[in-house]
Order: sequence, then C-alpha cells, then structure tokens
Amino acid sequence: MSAEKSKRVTLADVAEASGMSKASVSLILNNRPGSRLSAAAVKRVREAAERLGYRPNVAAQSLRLGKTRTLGFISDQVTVTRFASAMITGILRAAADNDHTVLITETRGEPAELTKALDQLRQRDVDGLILGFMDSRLRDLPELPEDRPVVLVNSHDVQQHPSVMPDENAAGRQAVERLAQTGARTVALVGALRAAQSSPESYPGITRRFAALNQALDNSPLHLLGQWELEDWNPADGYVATTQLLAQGHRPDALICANDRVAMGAYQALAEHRLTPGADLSVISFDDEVIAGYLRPQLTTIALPYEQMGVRAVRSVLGQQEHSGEQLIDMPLIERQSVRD
Amino acid sequence: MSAEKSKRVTLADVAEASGMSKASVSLILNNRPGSRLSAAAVKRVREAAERLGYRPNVAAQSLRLGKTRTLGFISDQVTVTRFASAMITGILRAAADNDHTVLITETRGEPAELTKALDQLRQRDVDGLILGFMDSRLRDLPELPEDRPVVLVNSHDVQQHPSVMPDENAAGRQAVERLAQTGARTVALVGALRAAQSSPESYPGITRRFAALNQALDNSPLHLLGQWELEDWNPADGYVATTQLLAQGHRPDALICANDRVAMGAYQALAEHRLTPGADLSVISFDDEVIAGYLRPQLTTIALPYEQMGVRAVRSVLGQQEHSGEQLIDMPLIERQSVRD
DNA sequence: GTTTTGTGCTAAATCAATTTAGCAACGATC
DNA sequence: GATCGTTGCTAAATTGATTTAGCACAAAAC
Repeated sequence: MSAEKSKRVTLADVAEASGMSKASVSLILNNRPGSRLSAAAVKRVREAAERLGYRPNVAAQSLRLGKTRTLGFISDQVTVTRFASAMITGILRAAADNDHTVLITETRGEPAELTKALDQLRQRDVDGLILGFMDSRLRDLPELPEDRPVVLVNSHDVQQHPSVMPDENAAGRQAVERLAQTGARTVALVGALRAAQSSPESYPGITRRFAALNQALDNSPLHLLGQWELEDWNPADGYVATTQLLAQGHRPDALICANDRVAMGAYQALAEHRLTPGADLSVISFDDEVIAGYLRPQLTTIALPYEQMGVRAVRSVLGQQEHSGEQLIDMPLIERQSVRD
Repeated sequence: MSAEKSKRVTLADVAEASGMSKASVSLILNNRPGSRLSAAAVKRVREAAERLGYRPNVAAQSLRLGKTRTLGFISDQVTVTRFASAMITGILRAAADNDHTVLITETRGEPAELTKALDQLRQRDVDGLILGFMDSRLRDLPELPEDRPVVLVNSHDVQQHPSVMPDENAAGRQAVERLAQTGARTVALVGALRAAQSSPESYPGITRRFAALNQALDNSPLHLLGQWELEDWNPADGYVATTQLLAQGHRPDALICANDRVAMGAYQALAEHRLTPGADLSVISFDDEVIAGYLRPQLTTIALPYEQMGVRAVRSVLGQQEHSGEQLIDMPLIERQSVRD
C-alpha cells in the first residue's frame, strides 16, 4: 500500500509491533517444533507480520544459515541453441516450486569462461550446481565443488558426476516401430555424422541415436537401404544427402532424419522430386525444434525433452530424487503430418 | 589444490595469516582511498589473500551494504520465443562485465506470476529490475519497486517507466531504401495484422513497423501494390497471403514481409509459382530468426537486436547510461541472398 | 515448605563482511 | 616541554536473521 520512504520491514519491526522478542518472532514464523509459545502470541506475531508485510531478508538468512536457496546453472550456450531456453524454463519452474532462485551463466563453450563461472557461483554460495550442455559428449571438466551437489545435463564427464540424459535408445526403437506400423518396407537413414564415426566415445548422444536406430531396424521387418553421412546436421547437409540418395535411384517408404534441420533439407530435396512427406513417403525425425511445426506438411519428430531434463536436474540436486549415475528421460513422439497412415 | 574439510576462507583468516586486523584487510582489499596503510602491510595482506584463495562472502557483503550485486530479469516467455534467449545472453554478458549476476524469472504472461516474481525478487533485494516482453505493447503493470531502477524492454507501460525499444522507424526506412537501390518499382506488403489495426495503441511495435514502412514508401520511387492482411504472423499465414496476392495477378518486384515466419510461408507460395527470391524478385523481412539462415536462398532480413537491447537494459539500470524515456536500439540489416542486385 | 518439573519467553552469540571513531607513537611547532 | 598534526593501524558497531542457553514464574511432587 503506502510506499513511504520506509526502509524494509525487519524482524525487529515485527517484534516491536507484536510486543515480542525477535527470538520468539523467528521461532513462530518458522514454525519451529518444540518451541512452546502460547497460541495468543503466535496469533499476535502472525498478524503483525502480515500487517507490516514482513519479508525476511535473504542475505541475512543466507549468512546465518550458510544456505542461499539459490541454484547455479551453467550453460555452454544460451543464445545459439534452440534448446537451452527450454531447459531453462524447466529449471526455473522446478526451482520456483521449491522456493529457490536460479543464477544463470553462459560459457560460450570456452573452458576459461567455465572456470570463471564456477568461481562466481562458488562465491555466491549456490546450494547446487547444474551444468547444461547443448551437445552430448564426454567432458573433461575442471575441479567442481565437492561440498555441494552437481549434476550434468546432456553430457557425461570423466569424473562420473550424476547426469540427466535423454533416452535415445527407447526413442530409436519408437521411431522404427512407428514406421513399421505404417507398413513401410524400406527405409533410408539421413544421416550419420562423419566426424562422430571416428570417435564414438566423444559423441555418446549421436552414437547412441544411431546405434539404437540400427539395432531397432535389425529387429524389425524394415529393410535398411543405407545410411547417408553428413558433414553437419544442418538443412543444407540434409538437402545434399537426400538429393544424392534420390539420384541413386532409391525410393524408400520412409526417411529417418538425424534431426529436424536435416529433415528440413530433406523436404526441399523431396519437393524437387515432387515427393510429398506424409503422402508419398514417411519422414520421421528427432529433436522437435520450432521449425518442425513450420514445415509443410508439419514434421513428425521425437522430441528432446529439455524442459523435463531441466526439471529433473533441479530435483536431483535438491535431493528429491535419485542423485547418482545416469538418469534417463523419455523422448516423446510428437505426432504431426509427415508419417503416412 | 588440497580440498580438506576446510570451511571457506574468511576475512578473519586473512587477517590472522597476515598479522593485521580485519579492518585493515578490508580497507586494503577494497582499495579504500584515504586509508593510509604502509606499502609493506598492503603487500602482506594481498599475498595472504592470494595464498589462501580468499573470496568475500557475498551474503555478508549484501547484508552489510544493502546491495546484492544482483539484477532481476522477469520475462514473459523464455521458452516459446525465439528471442528471449538472445536477450538473456545480452543481459548476462553485460551483467558479468559489471560484476553482477542475474536472477531470471518467467511469468508465462500471467499477471499472477508477475506479482509473484516481483515479490520474490524484491525479497532477494535485487539492485535493479529488467522486465522483458516478447511482444511489444502498452502494459498496465502492478506496483513496481520505487526504490530501485526498473527498465522495460520491448514494451511501454502506462506508468511510463524507462524503456528500451528497437528502432522500427529507422528499420522501415532502411528496408525501403535497400529495395529502391535494386531498382525495384513495385512492392507488396505481406502483411499487416488484422487484430493490430483495430487497436493500434496496444501494439505499438507492430503499428510502428507498418507506419514506418508506409511513410518510407511514400517518400520513395516505389509503388505500393497493396497490403495483404494476416490473422497471425506464422508461415501458414504468409503462405495464404502470398498465394492470394499472386492469384490476383500481381507480380511485384519486391515483397516486404512482416517477419521471417511470414517470409517462410511466402517462399513456399513463390516456389509453387516458380518464382525464386533473389532472382525473380526481392524478398526482405524482419526479425532475423534462425530460420532466416535455413531458408534457401537465405533470407535478407532486418534483425530485432535483442542481445543489444539486453545489454542496454543492464547499463541503464546500472546507471551507466541514460535511464529515462525511450531508448532506441538500431535494427541492423542482415544482408543475405533474397534481395536482387 | 522445600524441591522439582514444566511453561513461556528472551538475551546474547553468531554468521562475514564494512566502516567509524579513535588510539598510540612520533616528529614538528611554538 | 606542552601542543599539534600526521601516520599507521584497530576495536567495536552494524547489517538482519537464527539458535542456544537460561531466566522467571507457576504448578506439581515430596
């Protein structure tokens, strides 16, 4: 209401207003068990606190308790990637639900920035640390704080900190099953990453995705026409690979694309051959970026559940959930229009 | 190095190690002018601090100084939009440059969440507040803290808080000039928003964009064939409008699209008429979303400078820059392939 | 009637910093 | 020789919460 020049309301103000001591007020407002204050006192204090609009000073609490009710989130990329923001949303939501706030830092993938960020968050005394990565890989991280929980999202590290990962295995199986349902017989894989082949251990996400896909295909009625490799996972690469595939005379019943950007390129190549996804053949993909909804026909894809991963990471560091090893998160199939009936 | 069970190093530890008092250590480490400590003492203290790896406890500093070196950022959307993350990047960078950290909150556009976020940040005693909006509009906000600086990004409010806005006027002029350069004579505008027409004051961003465009066209040799209105600014809408425009027999030298998603739809419609942007006609657009780079040919567009706006917002609340009225940020033309020579 | 137990509450210490007022020692001034 | 000024440094107060140890009084037990 009235703003006045009033300083913030402190515990002492509430104490004075209610005729109690600071100790009593603190005890009452925090519902300390075992402290036997009269019902009348409790009522007086509660009312005074309410009336004055008392809010505890977080800095003072942190100092006294050694806890800041703050989580640190270090991301390698916030801007560039289409996913970090989804992860942040999940983290913010879960943190807010647990009365925590989140300090966010960005490293642009530079190790020096990571060290700086760690130092900064350590100094701010965060209660837990979440390290988010936009591509899945085995990392060698600098020394992390040992006195508070740490969790990695979307990567592993050599020191084997707990991690939250998308369940690529199940996703691969699901993709193949979905295509098998449509009665498809032949399928082409666009495209494994050339760089990834050479060092599978450093790209576990990518490697897993293709290993899972291959294994699922082996156990299905589908016939794999081949895998078309790419330099990178961008539309231009998908376009090149798909054009090549079609030029070789292949006419698969279904295309499995490495991700949505690759699928976007594939769409362009298919259009040039007058082939329409969802009608002439099925296209299924991974990630569920925004463009998946923009493409026509809209792209059916298996989502990277970044928001859920963020939520899970928070719960993990707050000790509300298993906090060790690798925690797998389901990748949901987003059914749109690019898979035939 | 050795982690030990050691508690954190405090000022008192440094004092003891250097044989000085806490007061002296504080004075020295903060370079207080006017405090005349011997060079020898300064050296001893500095060395001890370095050796022990002393980092001040932020909570204690905040409590004592009443400043938290923390900024609050409240965004209506983090996930959904393609821009919030760019803004966050700018904010994080500028904040880090000024030794501040950022607390981020998301309201999902719900007023109740906004009130909650404000309360939370007030409680955390942020030194300044940035309110970011993903669509530009006139807002009626709840009571904001009056004792610390507040700035809005990409919106105005009825209470007239300082704001940071993209310079749509200059952008409109620039778009028209660029097309005039190519020798284009006729141009079509795809598309004004039907909803916006009815209440211009509530969509200043959109309104400005079109007002600026119209005015710039009036002062140019270009002939405006017409404006095609849309329900929304999505690819499907752009497709519909462009198809309609072409069906009416128009063959403009240039298309000005409301934003990149609309342009994406326009591309599809043009492709169906065998028209190629950058060759058969020019297409220019606004926003510079990621898809602008994915389209083929790549889309020339005038960027919404969200990162710069974030940077500016931080400088504004930190008092390093004018902190009043409306601060306009340049919208840079991102030259790609969709404008003819 | 004295001791014990329990009830209701509070004074004071604590967390880790910053800052003010001022002490002690020494040389300079009158 | 007393006074003053300067230099180099520190004790103690302060910030706003939490928590421990314990006080004063009343009822119960012996």
